[in-house]
Amino acid sequence: MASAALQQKPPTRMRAERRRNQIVAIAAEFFSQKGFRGTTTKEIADHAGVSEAIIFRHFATKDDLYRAILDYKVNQGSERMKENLNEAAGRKDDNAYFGSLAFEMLEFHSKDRTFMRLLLFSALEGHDLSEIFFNSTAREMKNHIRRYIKQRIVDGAFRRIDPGLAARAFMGMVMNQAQVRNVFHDDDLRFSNRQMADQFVDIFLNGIRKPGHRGSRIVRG
Amino acid sequence: MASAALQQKPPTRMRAERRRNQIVAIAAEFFSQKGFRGTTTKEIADHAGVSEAIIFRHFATKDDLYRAILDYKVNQGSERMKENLNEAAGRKDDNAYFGSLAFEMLEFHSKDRTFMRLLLFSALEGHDLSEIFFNSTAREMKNHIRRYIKQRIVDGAFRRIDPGLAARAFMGMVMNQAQVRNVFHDDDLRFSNRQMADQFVDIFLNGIRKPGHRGSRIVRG
DNA sequence: GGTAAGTATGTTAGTCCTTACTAACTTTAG
DNA sequence: CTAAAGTTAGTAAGGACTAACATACTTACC
Repeated sequence: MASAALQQKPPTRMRAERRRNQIVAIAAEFFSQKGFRGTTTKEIADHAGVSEAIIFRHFATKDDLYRAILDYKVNQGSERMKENLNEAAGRKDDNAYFGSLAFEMLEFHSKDRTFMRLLLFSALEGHDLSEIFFNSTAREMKNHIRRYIKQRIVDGAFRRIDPGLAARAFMGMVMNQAQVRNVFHDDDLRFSNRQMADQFVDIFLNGIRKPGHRGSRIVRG
Repeated sequence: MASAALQQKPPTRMRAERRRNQIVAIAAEFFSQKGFRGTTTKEIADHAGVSEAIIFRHFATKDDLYRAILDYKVNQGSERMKENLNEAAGRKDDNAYFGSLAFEMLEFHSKDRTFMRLLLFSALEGHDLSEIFFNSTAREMKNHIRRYIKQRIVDGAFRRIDPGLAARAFMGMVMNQAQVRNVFHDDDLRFSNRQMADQFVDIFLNGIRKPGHRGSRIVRG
């Protein structure tokens, strides 16, 4: 939320698309910090170095602007997730699978501090898009993990725990860590994302592996 | 948010304390559902079956009312937590310790659906009391667990993982589950709180126990 | 290449509505 | 009959959104 935009003295005239993107970026920052209701169109306009009316040339209503942001974030989030899942599923062993998932999730939320806040705000404030937001990120990932675990139980590598609950447990460790950092500002700087991911995976895999199966195995051939 | 209060036709005249409590209860419901900014003093008054001015006889400002609620919740939350911790610490083995913690946390958030939402809203909206709220519940509990784990590592019962990260992992499993239920409405009705608690503890303890130490042990004598 | 027309981008100054909060008055209960 | 509990009818501020006007940029035409 740097006030850099305010400084630009000659009120730079922008092409529509560029201005639109600028507004979305600034608004995303505000909405993530103060929520939909807590953000005024005026402050968005001020920080964009532009009059309020301009916002309503690009977006019919404040809600439209909010939708545009959530929509963008949903796509961004689910794309990243698919990449991670594909990458992870191609890994040769359980450690790599869970490790890369955990690490990428932590990294993502380290880099984009707005994501989790927008997700939470939209859910708490009960916006229509909130469900899509949640489904396209957390829930899909959980389901992927659940299927992976299910398969590994069939393989005889994991114990007979409930795959759904185990997946939730794993997601919980990682997402809670990200949330505590981005929402409650309770950051523990002693550990890197890599170290935390490794630690979580270590606990989790030891927790669900069969006693005999200490090593890592390939899933599905 | 039943509209029962609206029905009461003869506008019952209440003693100050009773009215105050009623207002707090109704307001807590609204603030937890729609946040501070999303809730109007008018709707609180309507649901209390009373005029708006009455609210301002009991609370100087809307923020005062909010504070009263958070304050109440902080006490409620930290008391419950202490009970749980004392109860759990008195248990004879690791399973009972972690099991009763997980179960009580899940139960608490099942019974009081407003708690987690108020906690999250206040954190997201950046209210002053949010930090106290967080410290007096989640953080203190995490620290207690961390110390417990530390001791058990000294005892030789747990592996040499980082106690802080392990505690966070455990809290994450449980809190995330509660959150997903109360905020994202992604409830899995197939499992009772007891079953979920047991499953989480099972995974967690197997994840951190030393291979040799399968059984449960007493901590500190 | 210069310039006028036309269009895209921007501003000003509002409107109308909601909302926290108040003052002045009324009713009930002990 | 007085104090506590309640009501009515506001005020002032703030916020989403708009109409009407102003200015820069692009294009067409000679």
